[in-house]
Amino acid sequence: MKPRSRRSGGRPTIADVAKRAGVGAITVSRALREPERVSEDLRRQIARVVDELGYVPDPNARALASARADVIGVLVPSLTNNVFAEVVRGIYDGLDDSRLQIQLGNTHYSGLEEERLLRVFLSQRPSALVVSGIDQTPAARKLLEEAGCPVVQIMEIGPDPVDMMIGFSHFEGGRTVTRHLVDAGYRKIGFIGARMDPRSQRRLSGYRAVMERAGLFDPRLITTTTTPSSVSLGRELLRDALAKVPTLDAVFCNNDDLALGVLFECHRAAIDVPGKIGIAGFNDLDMTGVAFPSLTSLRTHRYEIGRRAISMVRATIAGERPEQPVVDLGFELKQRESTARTA
Amino acid sequence: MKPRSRRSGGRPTIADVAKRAGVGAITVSRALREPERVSEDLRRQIARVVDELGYVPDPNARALASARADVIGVLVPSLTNNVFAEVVRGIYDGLDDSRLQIQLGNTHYSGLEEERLLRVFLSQRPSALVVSGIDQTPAARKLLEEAGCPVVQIMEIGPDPVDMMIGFSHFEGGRTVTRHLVDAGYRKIGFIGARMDPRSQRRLSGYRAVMERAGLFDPRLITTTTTPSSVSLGRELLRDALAKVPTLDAVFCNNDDLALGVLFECHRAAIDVPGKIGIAGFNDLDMTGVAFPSLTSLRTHRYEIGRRAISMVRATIAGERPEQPVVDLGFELKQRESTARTA
DNA sequence: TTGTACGCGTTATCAA
DNA sequence: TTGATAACGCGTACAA
Repeated sequence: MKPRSRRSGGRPTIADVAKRAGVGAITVSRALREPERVSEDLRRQIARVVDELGYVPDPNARALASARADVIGVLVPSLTNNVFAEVVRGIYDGLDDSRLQIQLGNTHYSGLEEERLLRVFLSQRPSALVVSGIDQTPAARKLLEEAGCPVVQIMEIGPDPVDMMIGFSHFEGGRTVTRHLVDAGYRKIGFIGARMDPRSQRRLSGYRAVMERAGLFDPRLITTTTTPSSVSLGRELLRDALAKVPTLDAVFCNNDDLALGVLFECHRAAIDVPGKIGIAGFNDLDMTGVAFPSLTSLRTHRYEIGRRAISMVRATIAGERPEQPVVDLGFELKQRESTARTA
Repeated sequence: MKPRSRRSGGRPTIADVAKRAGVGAITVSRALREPERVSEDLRRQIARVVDELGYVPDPNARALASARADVIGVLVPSLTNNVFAEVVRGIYDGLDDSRLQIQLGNTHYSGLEEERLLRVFLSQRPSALVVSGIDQTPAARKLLEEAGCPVVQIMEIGPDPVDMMIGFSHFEGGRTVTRHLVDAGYRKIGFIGARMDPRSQRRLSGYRAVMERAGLFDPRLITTTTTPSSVSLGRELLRDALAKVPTLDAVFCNNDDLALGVLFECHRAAIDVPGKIGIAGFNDLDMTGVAFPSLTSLRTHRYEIGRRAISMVRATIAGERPEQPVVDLGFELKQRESTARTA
């Protein structure tokens, strides 16, 4: 028996399958990728040999020969932020059994890091690219435009997509929450924000728009930091906010982690919620509706965003480009006890 | 000018660099991978041309030629569980600038899915494999043993490593928390558990061991479900537990999500914590120490586990195999208000 | 320290 | 519908 080739470690190759099945290698290749282009007979024959030999195609050889890797590059700003963790879960679940692989990158909320990772990912000739947000650096934007593959910007929508987009308007989200607080009768409504990435900024803009229109705006009501968000930070920011404006009667928290921290601080300081202070969060995590009192929040559809981003990519790859390249998945205000002021 | 080759899309290849630099292709290859083996002069010369041309090596061609991809396959049971999200973050952070890439797989807590993904990953000849836990299926275990690359089992330690291991003993963790509750004077100590994956089971075993030894064990004190863990589930499980044992005076929660749900339910039902019921969690998430009252929990070092798993892999690849193939990172009991009974 | 010849496993191209 | 041939871009083996 001929010794196995030097490097393959004894793994059967497509040539082994072809020989044993008495066909050409290319026919095996086709039987695996486009079965409908191979006759019924050969297809069965080949399938049998593949099973017998335990043949598994080498994705690297495939990528080299076809100049296209079955890989979707995905760039997110954080892996631990529950919001993006759910996006990523949606992305993975959207793969089903599609032979596509995910190449995940963590940009740590840095545009430059995003740009760097984009270059790394691009070197593999990915089948598609998924990036978070719409604030790419000019260089990154150029890379995306010239990527030669479908691109989806997720989590936000905006006027100028590179290719496709799926998300929602954070500005409108900010407006919706703030309007709710105003309608609930709150007047000294503070804004508490951490990290202050572009999406947080736009939520703040929505807050500001509503407050100004209602004649309630006061810059001292805004308490933000670039520190990453956390529950404990929520506590501190509430204390800061109260120090500046002791008459504060509500807070719109940039996200639910902060909101939870604010709630705990209120418990600790024996501040009545929602009587003395109303609390609203953003994203509506699992815990938010369970808290006591339950927290008002804005439900966003991040799992769905991940899933549908992959659907759009797969459709595009299959040649069925979605008629709607920009999808607004919206959000849903969840009014709960934390802003239910008794009149 | 000669037309660009058919498929490469105009990207410069190693041959282009070699020609322009007036050297052989292999010298360029070496200059990039093992600079110390190329003379100072050529190295600089080549670096300049690489910059000029914007040459980026093709990882697929590299993997095909070397029969080894610069990829570490990582299998975790969940992407959204904060504990694993932090492990994954540690893994990514452990990469630094090492040219290694992560191939991430979500097993959804299924041994069969783990086995399937292992086969997929193996087809790429990864440089290393990282898997969660020590309960692989026999077939998966065999695949790992014959993988021909470093393997790290993370999150747990046990007697029979495939190769390397880093984590801690969940049994000991369960014992430590339970012993603390006993020492704090609680007697009717319930166990609340969700998902009940192997690690949860071992925590339960630790609980049981201590309770039996203290003569306090009663099967009715155990309330578990295979439903995935969540804050809301914590509420329900506490209600179930109290329905079974109204005299319950403490609960050891399988994880902090459940503990938070239990805390909220106590607030809602006006049950004094820690006076009437003591609460202890597991993992010590950020929120746990901030809650009101702050929750006792067991701090586990999952970020560190991820980071050091990659360190071990990198050391092994570099030929410096860690002298200690099994690393117990332990844990740390965080006693807080929720179990601080006033005597 | 550098280079030559060849092979890695697959798919694109073109012809039958 | 099928196949022969030539890439794909790089690293290994070996020689100089």
